[in-house]
Amino acid sequence: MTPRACPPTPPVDPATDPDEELSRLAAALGHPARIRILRFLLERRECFAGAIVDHLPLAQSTVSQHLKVLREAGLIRGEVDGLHICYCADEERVHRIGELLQTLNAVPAGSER
Amino acid sequence: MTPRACPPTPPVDPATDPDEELSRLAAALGHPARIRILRFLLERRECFAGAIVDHLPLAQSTVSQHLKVLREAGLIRGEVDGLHICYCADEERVHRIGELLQTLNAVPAGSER
DNA sequence: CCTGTTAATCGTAGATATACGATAAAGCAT
DNA sequence: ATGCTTTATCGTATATCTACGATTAACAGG
Repeated sequence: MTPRACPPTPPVDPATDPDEELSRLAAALGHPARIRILRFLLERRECFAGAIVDHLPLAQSTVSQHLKVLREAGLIRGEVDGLHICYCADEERVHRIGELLQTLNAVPAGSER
Repeated sequence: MTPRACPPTPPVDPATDPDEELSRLAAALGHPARIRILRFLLERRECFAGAIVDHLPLAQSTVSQHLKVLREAGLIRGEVDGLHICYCADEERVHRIGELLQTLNAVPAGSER
């Protein structure tokens, strides 16, 4: 019904606490197929969804679902380009995972006994 | 039956490829309760399981399951100390996640067009 | 021995995730 | 318009996850 064509990445709800945000991002990485997709997109800086489907031993609909998970986590973005959709990884967002991870082992400097 | 008392961290199957390893670790972080447990353990350098249960709004059995997930991912270790079990985070393993993440955005130096 | 404490495990209910084929929607080409 | 291509979505089956209370096992103290 709604004429929607792959929305430009939801801003990932700024009102969530760091633990929520990290667990969401981590969950999106919690499947080998999605890691492979992300790696594929980061090696080629962009590419068509069809290329991803060819690259994985999964049905087109399954890959599309994995892409959706990554999209909703903000880790990839898709732009419509004629008949194809060009996906590219959001490197900043990938980097954000590392940042959040560091808040984990960061001992509050000087406050350890 | 088997007299097993919290094994000393399974070596995390060295035969898995990086994508598998990363997705496994990420999946273990893919729940806010587990992030909170990990953060808790990294702030106190060690602590009793009971303290974790008190710290979370979850039943003892639920927390125990989350601890199991973290243990099986190698992110925490538990040592029996009398009646208690002292859990501590494996910082090296947490660090490993960051390493694996970096293999993601590492462009194979010079091989990009 | 019996009792209380601590933490894992069992059993289970309900929710989410994963996979697939089928279908729908949208754009190009003829 | 008709047909072809591309990708998302639907419907569905199976599996895994999450949560809980109940139970079990192991230890400490009397």
